[in-house]
Amino acid sequence: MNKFRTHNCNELTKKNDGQEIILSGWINKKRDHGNLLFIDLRDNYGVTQCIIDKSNSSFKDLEKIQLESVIKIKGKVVKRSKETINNELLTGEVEVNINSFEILGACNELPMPVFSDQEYAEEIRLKYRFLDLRRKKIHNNIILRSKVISFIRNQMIKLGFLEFQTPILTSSSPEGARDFLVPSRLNPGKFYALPQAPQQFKQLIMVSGFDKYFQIAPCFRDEDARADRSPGEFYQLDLEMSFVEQENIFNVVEKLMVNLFKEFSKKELLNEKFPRIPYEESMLKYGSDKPDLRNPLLIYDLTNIFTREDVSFDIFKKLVKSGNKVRCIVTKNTKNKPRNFFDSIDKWAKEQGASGLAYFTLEKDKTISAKGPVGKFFKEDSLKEIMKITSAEVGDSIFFACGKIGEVEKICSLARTKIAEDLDLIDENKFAFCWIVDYPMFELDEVTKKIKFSHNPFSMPQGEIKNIDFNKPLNIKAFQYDIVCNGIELSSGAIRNHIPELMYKLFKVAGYEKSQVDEKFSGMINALSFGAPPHGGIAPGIDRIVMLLANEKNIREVTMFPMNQNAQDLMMNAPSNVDEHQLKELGLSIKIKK
RNA sequence: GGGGGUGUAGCUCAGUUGGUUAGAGCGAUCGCCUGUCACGCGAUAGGUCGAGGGUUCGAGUCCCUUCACUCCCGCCA
Repeated sequence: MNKFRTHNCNELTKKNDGQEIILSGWINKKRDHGNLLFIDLRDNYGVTQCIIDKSNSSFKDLEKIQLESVIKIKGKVVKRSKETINNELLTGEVEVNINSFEILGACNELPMPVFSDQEYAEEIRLKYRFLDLRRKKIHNNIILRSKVISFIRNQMIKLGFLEFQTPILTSSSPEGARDFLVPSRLNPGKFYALPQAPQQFKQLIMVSGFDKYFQIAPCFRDEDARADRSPGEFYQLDLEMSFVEQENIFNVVEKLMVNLFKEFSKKELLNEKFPRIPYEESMLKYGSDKPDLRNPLLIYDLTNIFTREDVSFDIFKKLVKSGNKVRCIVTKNTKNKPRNFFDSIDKWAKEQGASGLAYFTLEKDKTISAKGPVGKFFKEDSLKEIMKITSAEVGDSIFFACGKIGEVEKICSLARTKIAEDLDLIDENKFAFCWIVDYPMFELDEVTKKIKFSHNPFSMPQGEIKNIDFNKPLNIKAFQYDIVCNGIELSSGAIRNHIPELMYKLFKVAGYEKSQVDEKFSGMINALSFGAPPHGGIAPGIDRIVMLLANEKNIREVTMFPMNQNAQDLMMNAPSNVDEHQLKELGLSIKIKK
């Protein structure tokens, strides 16, 4: 028999009536009636109401005991009278009459309440994370995370994948995020890097002939945090498959996501076969490569309208002449919205750094006209053309943005979200997945004006190798894809380039000589020249998946021991100073810029 | 690196146009209370108003500087 408990705090029902039992747990709440004391005893599983009155010699001691102390009680289960049953608790039909108790772990005065639905400042929550994690909501989030991971693991194994660990101490890579560096004692002056992802290793696993690999992999990137991005470290469901095309990977991941989201959420899936949206189309229609498909609003290009004779909106016409684009968003049946609705959106756009959003509403008397500050610049025929392009109808309103293509995409994307929120168009009870496909292999770096890899340098370019025009690198598309849910990017993936000659050519475009590629990616490039299978994969972010399933907006709500925005662990005091002798042993000295 | 928000009791917050001794709820301590489940009632303690400087007869409130937390941009192949 266990000396601490015969039952947990969520087990006792009227079936246990009359039994002598032992419970251990935290004091969740006390209700002291002077001569009668109720104690809600809590553990991981639930809460049981325990009761003691002044005739018991332990009464005075229990009255004084701090909340959140850990105690063990011995007592007898009794049925509650009908009017005192608590239907909120699974154990609410019974209570435990305390005979004796023992303090197992005393509790000091609490820096923050545990039993409360109140929101608290992150700082105090992170410093006392062990207390925060006792609270119901986050406790359940962390349990959900555990269940999600074990579900994924089971599914992957069922699908024939093998789970492997890959090194945590590896080498720094020139592409991508900043690395976390670890100095090497045995090799003074040299550094390991923590992996940004097990990218090269998983490809090497394919070259080694293991066919299907997965791992719940820790990834480390020294970049700034966001609400949906932990500083420092996060987890991916890293997977890779040999002898596959893009669609084979989509099928595996779609099946996994559908099963997972059905298992752990009541929300409906908008599509069980996720739409495939080419990158260019996504940038046009949504202004973003991570569109929220719950949002019904679409973006249309109206640049050509502003070359017409019967449009006299000169500011936009001038901008269009010098190569700028005009994009618009149509809102259905908004003719009766107050002026304030439109102006507040225009004002908001200015706050976002745009030059504002022009707008008008389509009306019909005898002829079609546009009402609003810029309406007078559009003759009827031009309005008809706009209606044709955008499927807008009389009574609808149109918001315009004009600028360089990147700027106009960005503001339209933000406006699409903002307007949909204002009009309450987003169905919070749905999950809308999609694939974004056909990413460009290269892009122009705005600062250096040099060609660089737009995503992963190891991706396979599309088309026959002999037909690829390396002189027009910006036209080369890759078998590179993202999976997106509700506007959150869950993952990037790709069919990999397993042909060394092709790899050298692509790196050449991005400014790397053969010798540099050989040096920086020695493991990979070497391996690919000894019989590499065609392969590809993807790596959905575990934290973001759990965040969606838990209906949280912040990744720290599904992370057990997160760091704050400045990548500090307030509980463990990391990062911290180290002793001089540690530095000496590593051949390091500290120079801090002032 | 840049922009926004926040900072008042252990916790969550209020504090008007600059004006007497800075308040409330929860928590803590003490007392009363035998059916509560956010128990109830009464009392007490608890404050560098994030920090520094300035304006003023007078600053939680206005100005400047700075720090911390947070959200966003940059960044994240």
